[in-house]
Amino acid sequence: MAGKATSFDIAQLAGVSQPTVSRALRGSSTVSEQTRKRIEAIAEQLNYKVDKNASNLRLRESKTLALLFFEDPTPDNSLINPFFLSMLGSITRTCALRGYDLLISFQQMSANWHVDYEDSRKADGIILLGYGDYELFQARQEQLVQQGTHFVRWGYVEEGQTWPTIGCDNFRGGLDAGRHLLNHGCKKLAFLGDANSHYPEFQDRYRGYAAAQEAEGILPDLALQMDALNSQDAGYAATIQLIESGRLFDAIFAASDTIAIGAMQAMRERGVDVPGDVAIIGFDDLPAASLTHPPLTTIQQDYRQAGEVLVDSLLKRIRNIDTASLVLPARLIVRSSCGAH
Amino acid sequence: MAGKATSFDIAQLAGVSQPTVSRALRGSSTVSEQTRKRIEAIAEQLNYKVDKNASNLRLRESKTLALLFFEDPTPDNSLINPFFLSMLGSITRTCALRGYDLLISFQQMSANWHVDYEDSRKADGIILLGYGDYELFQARQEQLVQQGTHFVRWGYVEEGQTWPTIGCDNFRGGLDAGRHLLNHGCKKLAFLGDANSHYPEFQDRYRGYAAAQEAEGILPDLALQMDALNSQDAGYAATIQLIESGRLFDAIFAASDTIAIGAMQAMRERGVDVPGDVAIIGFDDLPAASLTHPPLTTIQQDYRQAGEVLVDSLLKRIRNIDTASLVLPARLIVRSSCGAH
DNA sequence: ATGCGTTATGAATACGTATGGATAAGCTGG
DNA sequence: CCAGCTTATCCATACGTATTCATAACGCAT
Repeated sequence: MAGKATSFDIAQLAGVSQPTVSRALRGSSTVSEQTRKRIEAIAEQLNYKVDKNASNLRLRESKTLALLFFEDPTPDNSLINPFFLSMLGSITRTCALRGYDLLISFQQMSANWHVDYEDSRKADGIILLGYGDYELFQARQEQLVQQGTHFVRWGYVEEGQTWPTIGCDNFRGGLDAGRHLLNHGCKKLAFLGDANSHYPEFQDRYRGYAAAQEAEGILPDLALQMDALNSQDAGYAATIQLIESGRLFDAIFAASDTIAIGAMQAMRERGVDVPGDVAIIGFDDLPAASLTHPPLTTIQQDYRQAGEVLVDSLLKRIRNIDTASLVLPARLIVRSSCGAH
Repeated sequence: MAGKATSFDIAQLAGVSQPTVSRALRGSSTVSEQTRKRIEAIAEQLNYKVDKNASNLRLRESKTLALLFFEDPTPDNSLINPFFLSMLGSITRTCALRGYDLLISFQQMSANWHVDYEDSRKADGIILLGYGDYELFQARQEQLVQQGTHFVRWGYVEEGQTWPTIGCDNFRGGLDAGRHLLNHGCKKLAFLGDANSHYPEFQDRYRGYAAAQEAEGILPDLALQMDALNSQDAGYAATIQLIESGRLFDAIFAASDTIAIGAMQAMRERGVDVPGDVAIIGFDDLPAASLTHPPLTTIQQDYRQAGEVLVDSLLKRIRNIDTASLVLPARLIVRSSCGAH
């Protein structure tokens, strides 16, 4: 046999027509049990697999989802945000369970943004996963909405958004982190992470952190808020700067575990004891969080559930069932970097 | 316009036939410059994208590669081996550079193994990434070879393999680890990780470790070789067992960083000082390796290069250029868990 | 004017599957 | 013995693109 077997080959061998083969293999009830068995046996024997291209062309769906990572360009292009990487496992798994394949692509935000997957019918819908230039991003999302593209995004949930987003309760997470530190006797809290618009998630975490202090009648010290992008290096640099500013502080709330890890590194180098001198809490609960020394107390985002919800929400939209944006709970995981036990 | 624009829609608007549109957009030189410009403008305006299903069907290629992770089932299904996860970034990036999409799938070895991607023409070739039941796996690979499927695997490279594999120099890595420990005065080396057939990579690492000792006239102590699957828990359990055996040892070579991390945890709990009492070296250089306390000395596998080589090797095979299996170098990364500095 | 080469385009068709609408075969009851 | 119904199958066609082959238009040399 030259090349792969087609439904015609099977039809010929089974002494039926091609449509009958198609119907038999798709489980149509109009094919007799006997014929079906015969066809299935031959298909098995020839190692026949339905040609997805032909099938998708005819059915006008691909049973495939596209996952788009995007981030600001980093010096090391092959690095993907570890939190998203953790989510990947749960997304692929959910896709598999739902009978969908997953196409993945890692785009730099600044590059030409090809969200061609659905337009070219390679995918039925798109999952967007990323931090980055919010302005540019927002514009692009509006365009997707207007084109009627099926997509769902992980990220910042905002009133009045016209696109569906799944995110975690960043405000609440920040609030819990702040409260926990205050409850353990910390007085001067610092915050590491952009509180400006670059990452709206970080903003919300900051607001929660500020609210916790205000509830205790403390005015958050603006000089103790240091900008840091989401990287270890940025966390390190911000902490060095904070220490060198001479400003006193006895606790840090880092907007992400990655930042927290950089901060701990800086403090170790400068002889600042954690949690003795300074308590620290991160955000995300990366796999790495339990490995730091001391193990990092953090706010957990449930990536397991997040992946499931993202996929299921997208599938609903593909079936034109409207789904609302959703905020998932964040959970405080107490380890020892905060001084509690 | 109902639905997406097709090449016919464009043809009509441009006053030409559909084939001309196809030719123009694919850059055929037989279309006049003027006509091409007109067609391109209209395509742009209608946000036209070539239907990949139709195009692939016609061209009989998908410009897509499939990445298959497989592992023995774990309690936590959503966890993917961190080393492979690191490689993912480099694979996606290389795919993008080469103009290919990437389809990923996470399969449990024990489940029915659907390597349907190429058979169903969803992908032009397959990258296999995984540890696991070697016997079952080998059988399956033979089948792939016989079917003429284009694939390449990351893993254990062996004489006489009929399939192409890219792997790292596990023996040499083990040798370097062993030597390094001996050079720093360690006398009684222990090995954590299956030395039997479950992971042939681990076997090779063990052989290197043994060879380093034999070169110094030391006979490796079999009682200091503890089986451990590739997980933190297994590393922890093996180390506890090793300590409780009462056998003396002053160094550990762990077959993977994951195992090493578990081992360090066990030693911390049992009051064994690292590297004071026991030096330890891991394998892989996971991102987590630099975060442990003390930072883990390890043998680095260059996942960056690995991803590139995997993709390029597969692309060659797709073009029917025969490529040999390849062994990439492993590199010792000295941190402080081994007692050096 | 005829023939020829060049250039730009169109007509026809194939890729492999899935489905609506015939159609043939088999059965039932009057 | 035939209308009427069910059951199993087939014919024709559509999905959207890419390519082979044919052809029309044009210039140019004979």
